[in-house]
Amino acid sequence: MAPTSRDENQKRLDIHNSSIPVICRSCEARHRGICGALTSEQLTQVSRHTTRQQVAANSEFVSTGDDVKHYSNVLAGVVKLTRLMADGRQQIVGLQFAPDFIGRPFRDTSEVSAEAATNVKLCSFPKSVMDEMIAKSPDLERRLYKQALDQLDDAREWILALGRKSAAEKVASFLLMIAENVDPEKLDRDAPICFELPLKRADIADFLGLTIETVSRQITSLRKAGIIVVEHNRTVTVPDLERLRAHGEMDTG
Amino acid sequence: MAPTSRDENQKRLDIHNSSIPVICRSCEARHRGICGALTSEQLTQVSRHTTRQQVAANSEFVSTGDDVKHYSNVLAGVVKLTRLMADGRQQIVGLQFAPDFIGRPFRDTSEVSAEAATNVKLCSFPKSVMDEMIAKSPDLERRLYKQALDQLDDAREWILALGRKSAAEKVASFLLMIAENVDPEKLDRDAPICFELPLKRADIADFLGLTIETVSRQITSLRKAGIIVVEHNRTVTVPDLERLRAHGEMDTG
DNA sequence: CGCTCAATTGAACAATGTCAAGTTGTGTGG
DNA sequence: CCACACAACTTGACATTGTTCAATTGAGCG
Repeated sequence: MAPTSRDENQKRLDIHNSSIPVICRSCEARHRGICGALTSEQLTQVSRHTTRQQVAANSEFVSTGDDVKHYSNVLAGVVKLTRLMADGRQQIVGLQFAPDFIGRPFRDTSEVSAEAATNVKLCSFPKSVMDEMIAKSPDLERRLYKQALDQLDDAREWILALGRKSAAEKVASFLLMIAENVDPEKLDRDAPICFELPLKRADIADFLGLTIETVSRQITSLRKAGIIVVEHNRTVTVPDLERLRAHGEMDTG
Repeated sequence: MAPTSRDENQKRLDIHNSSIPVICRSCEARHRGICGALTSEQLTQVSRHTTRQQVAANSEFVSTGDDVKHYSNVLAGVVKLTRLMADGRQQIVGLQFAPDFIGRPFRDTSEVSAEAATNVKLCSFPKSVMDEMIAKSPDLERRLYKQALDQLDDAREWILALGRKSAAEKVASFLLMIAENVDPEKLDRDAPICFELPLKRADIADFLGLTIETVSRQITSLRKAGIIVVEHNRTVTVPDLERLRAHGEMDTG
């Protein structure tokens, strides 16, 4: 979900410390994710049990009701957390980007399923090892707590959108969320914002509580109004962010 | 939340240890809420700054954007957390019952407003004192973390409802949620479940992302189908929980 | 009794979903 | 490079759901 202010004192000096495990040294999430709260000893300990994995787009790697034995960090790509109803209706209840942590401490079975929306790189480690470490490291727990609070804020933001926004506003808000998540590096000042949609229409629909057709129509209408430019169905350019914002964020606060 | 061995210890201590602050001794939330994680010294320290307050139904005690200086525990009643859009559309993004904790650690302004849905009793303490205590007490932080995770689970449950359930299913699910929250004490085995709705129609509508009229129609329809009995608009009896469940929880998992 | 706020009900209407074609995009084997 | 197949996306006509507006009934209270 939309990362809020997540990273504070994450910069720690491992430049001088060669005891950082090899697998972690070049990790994209090394400082930004929860690992930033670990000492090099802890990092070494976790890394002994760590596995990197690639998950192909659209494959589910945790199912509702599963016994979960591992936590993961998202290193790249986008993960959908979904809930399914008996008759097949589906709803995305959370989106996780790098360097988010996936897992539910203090509970062994998953209430949601996790599925790769794009190709995803994960760093996984056994729940047992991590749980022990969480119990011993208040810093680590605090970081997890902060992430949970951010996710709660995000969830509430989407509760407002799902409950009260029109289809047009939902789609605009979604595009805005993605736009605001674009790598600051890729942001060319004064150039229009441009990005690849990480979700296909069906996923956007599942996220917004709409149908594919409605999503498509709303995107078309934003396109015809000149608020966005779409190429190859997935590449979106926003000439004027404020104009997009005006369509989705009639929000107070 | 299941009582841990810590609770037991604390309970035993209470009996022999007269250092428990007077204000806390008869507190309904003393053991169940976050205070259960505090030592008697910490409890004494907090209690020095603690104020009890009553909030009348329908009055707002935190507004969106407010600088929040206090945390609170809900001792009795129901609190609505709401978000408001510029044009007046409103959505309830969370409901808090005793002994829930109200507040947002690591952030000074509130993204939501808090309003009493019923008459409410609160126990409030300064953010600064509590923040310090949280920093020093991993047990306390863990309890808050657990509550945040539970609230996140709840929020996701409602995201599914808001995004994918019909009006009829939403209302049934809401009634079910309230029914399942009824004091276990009041549960007479083999007698039908009966409770007072803590929310008026307008609040239920704001919670479910519907209009007052739709909520009213759905309640009428459940009533005519014999699934619920309604007296004085607020008193609801559910003769057969499973039958109600079948109308709202076509849920997997 | 006569307020007032809360809740219900009805009828017309708008927004979104459903169903059924089409079209575009992409990868694959010839 | 083309032809084909398949998936993702778009578009239109129509059905359904939920909203809006307006009127009415019910409940609590001085």
